[in-house]
Amino acid sequence: MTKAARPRPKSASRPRKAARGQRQGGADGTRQRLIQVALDAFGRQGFEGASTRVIARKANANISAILYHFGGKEGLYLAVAEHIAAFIEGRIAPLRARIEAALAGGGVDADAATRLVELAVERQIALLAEPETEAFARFITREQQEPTAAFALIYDRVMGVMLPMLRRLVAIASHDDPAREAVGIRTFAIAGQFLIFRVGRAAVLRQMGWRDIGPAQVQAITPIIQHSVRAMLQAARLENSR
Amino acid sequence: MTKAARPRPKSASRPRKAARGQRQGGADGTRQRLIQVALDAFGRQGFEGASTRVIARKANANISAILYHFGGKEGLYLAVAEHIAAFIEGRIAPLRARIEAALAGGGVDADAATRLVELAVERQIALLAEPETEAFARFITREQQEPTAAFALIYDRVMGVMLPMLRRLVAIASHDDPAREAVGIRTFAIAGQFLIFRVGRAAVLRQMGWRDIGPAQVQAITPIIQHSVRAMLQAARLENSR
DNA sequence: GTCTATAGTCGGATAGAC
DNA sequence: GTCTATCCGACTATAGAC
Repeated sequence: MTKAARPRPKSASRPRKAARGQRQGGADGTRQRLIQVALDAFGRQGFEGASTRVIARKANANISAILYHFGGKEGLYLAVAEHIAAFIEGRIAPLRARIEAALAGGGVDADAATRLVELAVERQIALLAEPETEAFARFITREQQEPTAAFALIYDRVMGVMLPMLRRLVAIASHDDPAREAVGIRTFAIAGQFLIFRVGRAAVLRQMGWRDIGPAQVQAITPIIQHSVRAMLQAARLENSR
Repeated sequence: MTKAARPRPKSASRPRKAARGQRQGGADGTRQRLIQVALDAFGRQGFEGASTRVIARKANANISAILYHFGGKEGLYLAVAEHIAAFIEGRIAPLRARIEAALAGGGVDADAATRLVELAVERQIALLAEPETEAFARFITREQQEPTAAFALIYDRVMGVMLPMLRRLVAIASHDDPAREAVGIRTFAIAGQFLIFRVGRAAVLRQMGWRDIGPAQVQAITPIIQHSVRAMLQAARLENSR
C-alpha cells in the first residue's frame, strides 16, 4: 500500500561527462533532440505515460542514448526541467534586470510600480505566445499537481525569482506592505488572469472558439488584462489609503 | 511512430448491467470505493501512471471488479469523470438556478450583474476549499493539458454551463455585448484569479508559506478577489460607456 | 458478484560489441 | 558515442471456478 506507487525522479545520477565543448559525431545534437522530444512527451503523457522507446525513436536516437546522456529516464526528466528553467531564465532576464534596477534605484512610486506590473504582464503574455512555451506549460502544470524534484528546480530558478519581485511591485502600487498576505494573494490573482489561458487551454479554446492561442489572441488578451490589473491595483490603493 | 503512444479512453463499453437498485453483497460500495480511489490515482499519476492493481488494492477490491463494473481501465477513467461532473453539477445547481432566474426575469442591471458575479466567485472559491475538489482539480487540470473524452464530458456538463452564464453577467456588468471576444476574455480573467490557487497549488503553497489551502485561506482569498473583480468590471463599464 | 491463475504485452535497464 | 540483444519486472485483460 505504501510500497511506492512508482519510481519518480529522486536524485538522478546523470553522467553527461563530456558533451559540452567537444561534440563528437553530432553527439550534442542527439542530446538536444532527446530533450526536445522528451519535453513534449512528458508534458503530454506524464512521467510514466511517456516511454523512452518512443522518445528515442522520435528523436532519431537509440534507446541507449538516453542511458548514456542522462543516466536513465529520471535523468532525462530532470534534464527537461533544466532546459525549461534555462530557457525561461533567459527570456525574463531583461525584464528582471529592468525591474531590479528600478527597485534598487528607489524612485518607484505607486504609478511607476503599476506601470512595471503592466509591463511584466505584457511580457509574460507574450511569452505564452511563443510556441516552445506551450510544451513548457504542460510540463509545469503537471508538476504543480504532483511536484517532484523537477518542480523545485523550476520554482527556484523562475517562479521564486519573479513572484517576490512582482509582489514588491504590487505592494508599492497598492500602498501596502509586501509581507502582508493580501499582497501575495493579489500577486497570484494577477498571474492567474493570464495563466488561465495556458492552464485552462482546452476550456478556453472551446468557449472562445479559437483554434489556437497565438499572436492574434495575445493581442486581444493583453490590453484587457492590463486594464484589469490597473483597475485592481488602483482600487486596492484607494482602499489602503483611507 | 504514429502507432499509438497509448490507448487512451475512446468509447469504453462499460457493462454496469445491474448495480443501481439491487445492491447485492455490498456491490455498490465496491463500485463507489473504486471510483473514489481511482479519482485520486488518476489525478496524481495520470491514466497510464496509475495502475489498476494498486487502485483495486487500495479500494479493498479485486482487480477483476474493475473489469466487471467498468469494462476496463478506460471505463473506470470515464466513470471518474462522470462522478466529477455529477458532483459539481449538484454543487452549483442552486447558484445556477438563482442566476438563471434573475436573467430570465430580465431585471438585471449592471450593478445586479456585478453582485451576481461576485456571488459566483464566492461560491466557486468556497468549492475550492471542499476537500473532494482537490482531487477533482488534479484530474481536470490533466485533462486540460491533453483532453480525452473525459474532458468533453466534464466540459459539457459543468464548464459549458457556467461559462456562458458568467459571460452574460460580465457583459451586463460591463455594458457590453456577450458575443464580443473581449467579454469572453474578461470572463476567463475572472475565473483565472481564483483557479490559479488550485492549478498553481505547489507554487502558491511555497510562495505564501501555506501548508494547505483550507477554510482559513479561502477566507483570506475571497474578499480580495471579489474586490478585484468589482474594480475590473466597473472600469470596463466606464470604458464602454464613453 | 467475487476471486485465482495465467496469458500476452510492453516497460526500463543492463551487458557488451563496435 | 552508438548500437543490438536480452533480462526481468509490471502491466491490463482473459478464462473460468465458486
